[in-house]
Amino acid sequence: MVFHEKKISGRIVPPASAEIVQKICGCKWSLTVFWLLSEGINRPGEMVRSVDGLTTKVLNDCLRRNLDFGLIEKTTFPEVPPRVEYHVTAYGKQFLNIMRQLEQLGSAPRT
Amino acid sequence: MVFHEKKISGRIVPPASAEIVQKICGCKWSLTVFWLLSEGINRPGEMVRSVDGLTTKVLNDCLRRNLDFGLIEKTTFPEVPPRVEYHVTAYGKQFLNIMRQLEQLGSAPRT
DNA sequence: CAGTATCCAGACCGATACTG
DNA sequence: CAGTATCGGTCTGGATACTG
Repeated sequence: MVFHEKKISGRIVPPASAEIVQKICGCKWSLTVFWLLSEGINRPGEMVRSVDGLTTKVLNDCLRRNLDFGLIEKTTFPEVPPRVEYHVTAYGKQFLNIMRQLEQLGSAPRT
Repeated sequence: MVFHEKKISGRIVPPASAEIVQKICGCKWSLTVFWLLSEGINRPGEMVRSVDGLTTKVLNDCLRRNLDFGLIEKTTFPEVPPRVEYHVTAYGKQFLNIMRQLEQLGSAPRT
């Protein structure tokens, strides 16, 4: 019931719903980018400047990923120079809560 | 506070404590393997037979990873033929709870 | 049965240069 | 300022064959 969908001819296959774990958590910067947004750093330029080692290409890869999963949403302002903002969705906030728990667990002492 | 440790000369760096997310969740089979253990499938042979596409090499890679993070523990029985069992630790159970939430979220409708 | 060694294909990611 | 294109280096995962 967790991490698998069903057995196919007696064999267990990984769940499609675990995809979010793989795709988001597996991506090197997705979580960091996601966190930046939750902290109010919403514009691509800011993000690149804030994170050491983050390039525009990688940033956009991560953003697209997060967008695809509905964790964030994009707003384009019709201005010159162009302005864009990304924000965490309601769904994304639920995700964030879970990530916070993981973060806590990760820094907790193993007993 | 989440997903980063501190700013170094004004730049944000990813947190060491997010490592568990990266390493475990990012690994293609680690979660599945972990789930198998939580379901009582504890011996390597069983696991390989249960999961379509899982080879012994990949299985051992995943197991080592989970061991390193203290999510599981290994028991060796001095028998012939050799028998080994892996079990989820108390720490691993906490991790499992969080993964269950993720699983739920992943299969929930995006609103 | 448990675990390792090797080799190969593909994914990711980072640097750079470029367009709108 | 926002975003894309391209090109390598590197790491991971999968197939296979092998040892204890």
